[in-house]
Amino acid sequence: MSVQERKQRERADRERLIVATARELAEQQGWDAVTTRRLAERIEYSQPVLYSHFRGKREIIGAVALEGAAEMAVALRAATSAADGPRARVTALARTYLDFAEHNPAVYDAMFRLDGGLAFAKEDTPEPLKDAFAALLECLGEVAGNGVDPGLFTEVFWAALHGLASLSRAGRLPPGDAERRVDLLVDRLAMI
Amino acid sequence: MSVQERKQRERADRERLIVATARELAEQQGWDAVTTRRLAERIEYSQPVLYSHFRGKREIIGAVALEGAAEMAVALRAATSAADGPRARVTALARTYLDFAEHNPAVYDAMFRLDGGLAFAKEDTPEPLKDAFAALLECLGEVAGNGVDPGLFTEVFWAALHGLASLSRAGRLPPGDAERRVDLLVDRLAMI
DNA sequence: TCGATTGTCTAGCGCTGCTAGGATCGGGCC
DNA sequence: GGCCCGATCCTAGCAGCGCTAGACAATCGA
Repeated sequence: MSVQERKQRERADRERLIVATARELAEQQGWDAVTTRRLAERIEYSQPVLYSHFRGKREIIGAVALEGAAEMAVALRAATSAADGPRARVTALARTYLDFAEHNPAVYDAMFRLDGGLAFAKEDTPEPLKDAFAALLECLGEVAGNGVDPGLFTEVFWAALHGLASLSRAGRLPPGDAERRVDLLVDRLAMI
Repeated sequence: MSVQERKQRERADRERLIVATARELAEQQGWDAVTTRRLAERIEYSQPVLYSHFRGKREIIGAVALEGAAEMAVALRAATSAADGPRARVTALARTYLDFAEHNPAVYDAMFRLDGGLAFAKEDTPEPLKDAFAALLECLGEVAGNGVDPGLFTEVFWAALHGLASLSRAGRLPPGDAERRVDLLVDRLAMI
């Protein structure tokens, strides 16, 4: 028994190594540089080993996305629980979200720009994704306003944040006014 | 002289053919299916011909993006000029933007998701992109509210629309409530 | 009519994601 | 203890990718 357990543990370790290495490489040089050959070389195994853990590159991206979603949920909850009052909470949430996107661009890409083969807004959506949305909902639900469905409001607010994050990162928005854009967004959207 | 003119005209025609074919193929089968080989085959020339018109695939994507930006600007202006009153104009603008993204997904990808090698928010930004932003600004400037920079407001509103467009298209938002999300966004962001 | 220029194609380079099939290693049984 | 068999891993290779060098043909000016 213990031999099998050790092997399973080693396999799980290696899987984590693959995901962590893919993420690291993507943050360092972008997802285009994450090829199966380079990834295999970095983990010091041959390419086919990757395919014994994941169906393909897409699933590796998906794994990084899931990891990122879990981290983002933690960060969002930490930020909101440290703030006093609805307004401060929403502002902290927005800034944390955008900070996360800015400081983990490859992970954010894996979550939202690339195809990681993950199901969204469905029953079989993976738990970390649902939980990240829940973290948004917990904070934003209380400022949705009367007669507005909290879920719908969260979707809209999230979309606005995602728009700011992705347009900023792609250089589609002037870089200087990020703070002012966040303030405007919070002022207008949240009913405080 | 007339021979040279004919050749230039034919060259320009072929360039348009390349862009139109790339766009068509992308809309039919997605940008992944737009390979230089397939594209060359469809225009009935060999691959190197593509490179006599464009530096590479990226520039072809950029050309499609520019074409799309011009069309979007036209559509936005048509929609806003047909609506009466600020509120109706903003709603029409938002719906037209999202409709464009939904009905021309490949073009929208070329504009905002893929790298077409275009400069944004800079001096050397191509004219069609500036003009599409101007079309947004013309409508949104009048509902920015007191003391709010129209440009900044337009950026935020645009980001929200882009967020809704890209999250919807990627299946990240439940498909049924699109109208309600637009209404909520317009209600809250625009000062009417 | 000849040389130069322009235009186009064939063929191929180095890379990609992915996989078939052989070698090797280690646990379980006699 | 020694052998066998299954699990594990690697080498080698496939088809396709973006892109380009160099050969070839067509056309223009003299």
